[in-house]
Amino acid sequence: MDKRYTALGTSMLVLKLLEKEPMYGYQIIKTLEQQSSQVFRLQEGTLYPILHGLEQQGAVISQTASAPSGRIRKYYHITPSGRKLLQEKLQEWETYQTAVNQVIGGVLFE
Amino acid sequence: MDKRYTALGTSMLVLKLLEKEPMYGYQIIKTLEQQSSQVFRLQEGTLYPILHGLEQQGAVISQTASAPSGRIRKYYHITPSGRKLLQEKLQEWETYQTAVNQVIGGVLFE
DNA sequence: ATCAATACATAGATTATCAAGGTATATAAA
DNA sequence: TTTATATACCTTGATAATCTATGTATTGAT
Repeated sequence: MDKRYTALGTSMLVLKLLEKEPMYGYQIIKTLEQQSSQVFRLQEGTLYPILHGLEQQGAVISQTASAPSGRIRKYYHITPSGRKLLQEKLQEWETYQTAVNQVIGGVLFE
Repeated sequence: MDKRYTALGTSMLVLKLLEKEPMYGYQIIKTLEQQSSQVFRLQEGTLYPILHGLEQQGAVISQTASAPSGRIRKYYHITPSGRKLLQEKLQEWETYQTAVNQVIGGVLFE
């Protein structure tokens, strides 16, 4: 991303993707880019530390597998504790979003 | 705030308040707290540097005035360039919010 | 007389992200 | 066959936003 958005955001988005299916790093970057209509362009230097942090916390587990091409990939799976963390982050996002829109008088809640 | 939210956010919110009326620092903190239902609890160490930065950019102008109580206050007024900056930030927020909700499958856009 | 709220400010630490670099393989194009 | 591009992992150092903590000073209430 070329703008600094939120701390809340990135790991929440990563966990959300992993909730649907296990993914490897590069795939997360591409998927996020595509699903956000190119708004998020996560750098590898941002993502990998996040993944390692989530793994250390026990929110995800990694598992190395070889792709059909023969290339080695590291798939990340979400854990029950990761799902719980995701729910918390989604709730926080909701709270934050609502508060901002209250202040700016957003039209989203009419 | 006890959570680190966004860079985008704080100066946008400050400018938004100043768009309605000139305010002094302490008032901005209290107003933001109240209007966001206590979600934002901006620290002075966060706000004052932001105000000084906005002033340096020419987005706001400060004007010292004495309150009815006799106390000296530094009122910040938004400038035309500040209004333009605010519009840009509001647009960015909209883009960001939409992108996040697309990824998490938010229900706000049904 | 003391304490809480008001009102300004700065300094240092923390943390998220980026930019830039490194390694290596697969595939398509020249 | 070389070369470029996409894939796939990673780390280091810099930047920037925010927090915590601290400082000063006045006002108003107990």
